[in-house]
Parts: sequence; C-alpha cells; structure tokens
Amino acid sequence: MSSRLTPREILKEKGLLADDVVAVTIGGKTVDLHTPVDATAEVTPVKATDPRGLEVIRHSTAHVMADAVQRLFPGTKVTIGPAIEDGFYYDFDKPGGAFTEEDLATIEKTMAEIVAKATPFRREATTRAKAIEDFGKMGETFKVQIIEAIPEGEEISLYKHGAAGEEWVDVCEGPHVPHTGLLAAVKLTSVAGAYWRGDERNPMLQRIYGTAFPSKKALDEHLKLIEEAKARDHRKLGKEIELFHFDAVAPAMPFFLPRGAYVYNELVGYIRGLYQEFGYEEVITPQAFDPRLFRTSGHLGNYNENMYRLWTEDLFEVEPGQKPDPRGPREVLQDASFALKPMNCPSHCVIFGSKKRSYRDLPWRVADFGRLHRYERGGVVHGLSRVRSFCQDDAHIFCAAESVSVEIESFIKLLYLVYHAFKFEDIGIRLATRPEKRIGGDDLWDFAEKALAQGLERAGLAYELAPGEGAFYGPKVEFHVKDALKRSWQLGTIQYDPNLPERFDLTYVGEDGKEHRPVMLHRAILGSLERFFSVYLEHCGGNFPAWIAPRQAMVLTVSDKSDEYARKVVARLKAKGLRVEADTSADKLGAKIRNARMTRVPYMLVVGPKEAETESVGVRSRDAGELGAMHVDAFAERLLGESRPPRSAS
RNA sequence: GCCGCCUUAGCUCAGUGGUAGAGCAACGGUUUCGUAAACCGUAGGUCUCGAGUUCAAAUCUCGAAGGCGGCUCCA
Repeated sequence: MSSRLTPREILKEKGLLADDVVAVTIGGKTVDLHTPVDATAEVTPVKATDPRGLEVIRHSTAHVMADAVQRLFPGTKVTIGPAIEDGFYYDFDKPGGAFTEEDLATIEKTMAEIVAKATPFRREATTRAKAIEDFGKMGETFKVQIIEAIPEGEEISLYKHGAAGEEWVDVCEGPHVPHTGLLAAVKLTSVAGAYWRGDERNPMLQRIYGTAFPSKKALDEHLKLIEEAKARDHRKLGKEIELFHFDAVAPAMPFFLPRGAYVYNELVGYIRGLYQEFGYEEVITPQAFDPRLFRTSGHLGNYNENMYRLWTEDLFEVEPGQKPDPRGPREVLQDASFALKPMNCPSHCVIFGSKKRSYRDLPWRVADFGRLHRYERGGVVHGLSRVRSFCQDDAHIFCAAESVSVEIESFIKLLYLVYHAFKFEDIGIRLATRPEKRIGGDDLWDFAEKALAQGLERAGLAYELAPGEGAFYGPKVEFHVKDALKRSWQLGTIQYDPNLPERFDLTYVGEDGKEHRPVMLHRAILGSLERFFSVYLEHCGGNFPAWIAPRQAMVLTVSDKSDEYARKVVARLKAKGLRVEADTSADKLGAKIRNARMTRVPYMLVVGPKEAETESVGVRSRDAGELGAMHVDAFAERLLGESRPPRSAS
C-alpha cells in the first residue's frame, strides 16, 4: 500500500504550490488541496481564477452562508447549495417565511465573521446509516432525504468548518477551499422562492443567491458588468427609444410603436425574402376556430390551459319552446366556444387536406406569419421574451418520410444563415424528447427522435439532450441564445410531428398510385418575432444596423438659417428611398446631437451655411464617429450600400 | 400558478400619519447658436384600484390588478 499525502504536499514537493491554488485535479476530477490522496497521484493545480477554482470558491461560500443562516435563524433547515454559472445559491426551509433584503446584509456580516476566523474545511468519510442517524438527530429532514437518495455503497463524505464546539457540517461531495479565510469577496444578490427538488407539487423553499470571487477587485468588476447588462435590458431600451409599450389593458401583449413596428416588419420582410429562395409558400389563415379543429389536433386536452376561448351570445340563447342547456356555463363553453389559435399547424393540415395531393407536390413548405395567442401563467411573462400574443416565422414542411433528413439539413443551413446575418454566434442546441403528456405510439416517437438526432449529426452540430421536454405531438430540436442578463431563450426550432398527419388523416398519392401518409415538420428560425426582437435588441444594444434601423439618418441644423437647406437634404435622401428626418428645433447643435444619439440613429448629418454652399453634409456616424464633410450624393451612396439586408442565400 | 419585493406627473425618482415635490420630456416665449444638455415661464397627479383603521392615509391593515427577481411551465 502506497503512502498518502495531501495534494498540497505533493505540489510543494514539485514546486507548484502557488498562493492562488485552491484545489487540484486528479484524473479530471477536482479534489481538495488538503485531503490526503495516494502519494503517487498525478495532481494538476487549480487556481482561484480558473473556472473550476471559482466553482470551488463559490460552493465553499455557499457552505459559509448556510452556516451563517443557521446561526441567525435557528430552526432553519438546509437543503442544497450548488455553485452556478455566476455564483451560487442555497435553498433553505425557514420557519416563518422568506428572508428579507435586510436579512441579506445581516447574513453577509455573519459570513464575514466566519471568514475572518479562517478555520479549515475538513473532509470526513462516513457511512450511510451513520449519516442518516446524525442528520436525523439534527432535524435536517431534507438532508436525510438527500442521503437516502445516494446509491448504496457509494462513499458519503461530510465537510466541516468552524472552531471546535461550533462546527458546521454538511453532506457534500466537495471539494472545498482549504479554509474559510479564502472567501473574502462575497456578495449576496437576491432572495427567491424555489420548489424542493424543482417540483411545483413540493413545498416551496427560500433560496438566497450570491456570488463570490477570489478578490474584491474581481467581484467589483462582475457587479459592474451586471449593471451594464441591465442597461441593455430590452424592456429598458424599448421604452427609451420608443419601440414598444405595455399596458395593463392587455397584459403581456405588446403594443409596437412606429419605430418598433418598422423593425418588426423588416424582420418579417427579411425572412419572406429567404422563403422565396428556399422554396416556401406563404398562406394566411383564420384567427379563431370551431373547437372541433383543436379536438382533432389534440390541442384541446393537451394544451387546454394555454388556450384562449371566445364566447358569443348565441351560445346561451334559448330558442322559444326549447329547454335551456342543462349543463353549466363551463361545460357549454368548453364544448362549443371558439378558440384563438395557439399554433398554426392545424390550419395547415386543413389546407393540406383540402385537395388531393400528389408526391410531385412534396415536399410542401407552407409558411404563416399568423398571430398566435397563448395564455401564459401570470408569473412567467417577461417583456417581449415571453408574451401572450405573438407571431412566429412559422412554417410546416409536409414531406415523405424518406426526405425528412434532407429537409432537416436544409433547414439547419437556412437557420444558421439567418443567425449569422444577425451576428449570433453563441447558439445552444437541445434535443427535447417525448414528454409524459403526449399523443401517439412509442414506435412513432422512436422513429421521430432518431430522425432529429440524425439530422443534427449530419449537420455536424453538438447538442444537449433534454429528456421529456418535447412537445406533446413530437420531439423537437431547440436553438437557444442568451439575453443581456444571461437568461437563455429558445428562438428557432424544428420538430418532427408524426401525429398530426395521422389525426387529420392526411394523405398523398405516391408514384405507385397508392395513398401514403406524409410526415410533418414544424419549424421556425427566429421563433417568435417578439422574442427574437428582444434578444436582438439586447444583442445590438439598440444600435440597429442601417438596413433595419427605423430612421437611418437625422439632419441637424446649426441654426434656423439652415432650415431651408435641411429640408432640401431630407427630400433628396428620401427620394433615394432613405429614411431621414430633420431636427429643426431651437436647440443648440450640441443638444441636437445628444438627442439624436439617444435615439441611436446610425447617422447624424450636421448642416449649416458652410454645407449649404457646397451641397454637403457634416457626417457623424453612431458607430464610427466623426467622418467629416461629404457631398449629399456621396453620403446617399454610402448609406444605400449599408441599406441592403445582410445577405441572401445565393 | 407559487415565494418575495415594487407601483407617486409621459420618463427617472424624492417624499415614515397633518392634505404632493425635483430633474428630464411637453407647451409658450427669449436666444440664431458649429459637434453629448442655452435661458425664462406655463401646464401636468383620485399618489395603480377597492375596502378598512384613524380627527386625519401617498404613508398603517386587508384584498385585487399590473410589474420586478426567482421557481415551475414554455416560442
């Protein structure tokens, strides 16, 4: 048996023990610096600033926070407290309700005391039975459940810190920093409710979020970045530059103001242009439907709680001589009231089934910018990112089963073309598989899930599996991007639906003269225009490129002596199809520039007597700064060049 | 929907039980001005809504609506 040393001792021997080493990795696993291991182990130092080092620091900080909380709020039970992307959290079961913002300051103070004592984090192995007994005695019922969930035979470790007699202990895999003194840059950021084990049927726990860094400086930098991110929040920008508006008369349903509507329409126009090239046809379909449609599609039953229903007076009218409907209003409404469409697919199935289809018509790619309504629960709506009324760049592809993979591949190509045009490079892909609540047999699901996975693999894209997160009618590939505050949102999607064609009994006549069942792909690139708008707005910080900017240039007069010339310039540029306005107010030039900048117009054109003489404009670019004087036509040329949509496929 | 917090002028925000304030925006006037805020004035509020406590409520209590941070759910 070889001897055991701490990784610290091993590093020291090799001269690798720097001050900022907080842990080591052995065979890819992060472990404590201070818990003995096999003396011959290959250890690699982990610095405090490494992602893994940060994780260790944050997880250790979560322990210290839990310690502080249990000191300050006796009777509070601990649950779990992991490190997360930008910090950590810990969930508590606290008698008497939630923590307040003031509590956070108190907790931080107590944490500082624990940190000041710089006591070591000690690892101890224990047995399942012993751990269950010990935590049971402490009344830590949630911890007992956690221990019970650890597979039989696996080693259970405890981590303790604190002075003798007032040690704080948690069941934990580790690793941790050597001692609490290393946790000097901590900030508790917010309180929130969270369900035990993430299930809304479970009791709600009290979560505290915080973050920790190796140094005060790094922490301050992080907090500053958060402040900057908040300044690009689309809800703030949308208000500032008057893009959209919300009102309590239509909760979570946006009002697009003139400038926002311009951008919105440009987005639609851009996608329409690509549809031409990629072989899509557009249709326009109704807004409200007889509920029979959604019974056929399965939406009523699987999507009930998200659907808006409409009632009309005649539902409750009673013909003379007839008995009133014995059912209550709820039953009558559920049975007969029309429904606002939450998706376009049933309409497209209706169109597909409206005439005899031939294999020569396939694949049929049918696009629809129809407005959709989905009732979203109160707590989930969020600016433009999650709304109750929206429109998707939606399309369905009806094709033969054997052409599915080609269609998927070509869709992914189109999707990446669009994302790159908007300069989105950081795209997360997930394959969401069959949910519990679903329609259709398992063999269909097997086939559908495999088809999507193959499509992704064929395109050479890495993806993450999201078991149980598919739509009720089929599995889906989701394309995610993050907003300014690092919240991830799904934009595009492609979904394989083996069920709807079945339910609508859709067929086409094959080459063999027999009837065949087509398959259906649901797909969107931008996803919902609303959500895409929000993400893109944050992505460009409100600085829309010239092709999509609602106003491309603003003519600023030095004084009202130049008003006449300003009007001429505006007319000349407008005649070339450019979107230009003039600021002829009594403000001084400095103020006009400031105002124009706040609207984030791409170009400011200063005009005074000098420019009038030479038919020029003093060009100031939002992105490139001062460009100097330029002939009006030369400027028009330049701006026209920037006014073309990013690309078209060729 | 659940937990917590918030809601005062178009916007951003002061105002801790004695009857409402600032800056910006708007409007009127003066200024004729050269690259990130000229000056003076005017108007604008059932303090989100509804109940209650109190001699008195923006302020305290309860309820509702909307919003914010999370959770759960989703494009």
